[in-house]
Amino acid sequence: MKLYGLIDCNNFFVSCERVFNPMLNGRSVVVLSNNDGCVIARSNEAKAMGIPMGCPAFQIKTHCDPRQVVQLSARHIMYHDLSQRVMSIIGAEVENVDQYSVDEAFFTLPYEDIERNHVLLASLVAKIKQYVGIPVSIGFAPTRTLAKIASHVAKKHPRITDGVYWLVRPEAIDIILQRTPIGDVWGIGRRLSASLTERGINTAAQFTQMPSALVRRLYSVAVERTQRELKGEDCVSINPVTVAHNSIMNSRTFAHVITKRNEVRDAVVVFAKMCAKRLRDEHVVAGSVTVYIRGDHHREDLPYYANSFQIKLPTPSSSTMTIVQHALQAFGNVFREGFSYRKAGVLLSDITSSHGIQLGLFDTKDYARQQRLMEAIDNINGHYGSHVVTLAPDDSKGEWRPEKSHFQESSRTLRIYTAML
DNA sequence: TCTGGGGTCCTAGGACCC
DNA sequence: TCTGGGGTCCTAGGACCC
Repeated sequence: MKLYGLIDCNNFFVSCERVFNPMLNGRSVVVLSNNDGCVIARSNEAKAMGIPMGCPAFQIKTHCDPRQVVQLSARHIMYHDLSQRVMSIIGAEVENVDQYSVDEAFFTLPYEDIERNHVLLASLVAKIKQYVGIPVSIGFAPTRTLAKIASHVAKKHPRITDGVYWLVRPEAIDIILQRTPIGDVWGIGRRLSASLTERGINTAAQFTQMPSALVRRLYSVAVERTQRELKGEDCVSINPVTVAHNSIMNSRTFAHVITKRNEVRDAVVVFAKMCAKRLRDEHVVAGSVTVYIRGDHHREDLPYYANSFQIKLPTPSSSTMTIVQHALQAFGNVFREGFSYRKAGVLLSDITSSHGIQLGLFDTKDYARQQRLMEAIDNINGHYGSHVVTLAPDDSKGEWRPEKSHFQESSRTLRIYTAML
């Protein structure tokens, strides 16, 4: 029988912070999103205090005494780096590793024998803890959806399981599915969970009893696949991050609402430039550029407006000039004077490999010139820092720039540390 | 006062074709 | 007056994930 494993880093962003600051061990710690807006990672202590995932930072005080909680601004570059170290250790030990997110990867099990797999994976958990300092949980089962559930069990009972739990025997699967709330199943989100609960389906086990034709008619083929996976049929595939993206996006919520056209436009230019750089880094080109802007839907005192506009490029491109030029054109189509804006973004889609692009009849010369220019700029910036040569305005002090006050050197965090000592 | 960012997949419906 | 059926492609929007 083919078996899938899922490895999941525990409380990943918090664990990363603890690698560099052991004083955080044992403390209630949360990591905050951009603008210090909401909670995107919690230590076990923070979970125990009742702080929910996605909790807006200013509401932490409604769940507990905020002075007991260390709040940190996210440092995604550092998390990405630790993620790569974890993944490289996994890659050396098991096969067919598909990284699913920054802190998760699926893989296939090397042995027929379940005990042998268990021993291997328990040593993998210990090795990652020793070499990188990140605690992980691993589940394995005949399908990815069941492996996810198994990893939750491992995470919940680290002492009993050594961080590894397997769901292979039908009796064990039955028991665990009876104890798994329907909303904890991978692929069943808030909406579906509410709808199923209304029908009296509260657990994963009850969900597997529903007629599959009904599941398909009420919901979709995707939900029916989830049901089949719970019954042990391997049918969900994933798009590992190692294969090319279908889209590349860059967007930010602004620190506060902005009304000036130029300020919103400058943000769009910066997003477009970052997107174009990623295209070149990944050796792909985009076929269309979408720009979207929107107001602040929490502000009832302001008229709300949101819109997006997509432009197809005459020839797929990764040139900063081309991407920015079309992003500005799209921006001109969505921006309306007299509204306040809180977020903007640039989305590149129709992504294809940059080899063998179908050029338009008159594009060839221009395209080759732009290609050489972009290579030169990327090389210079690669050597001397990313902002030595830039195209188009690069207002690094823009009004829209996110605020991050919970960096470790910030006064507020220092106060928290002082309180800890 | 203060609510993230970056993705994927699926479906419904319209345009268009023969 | 009478006005099919089946197929493809595209897009917008909604659901999900971490």
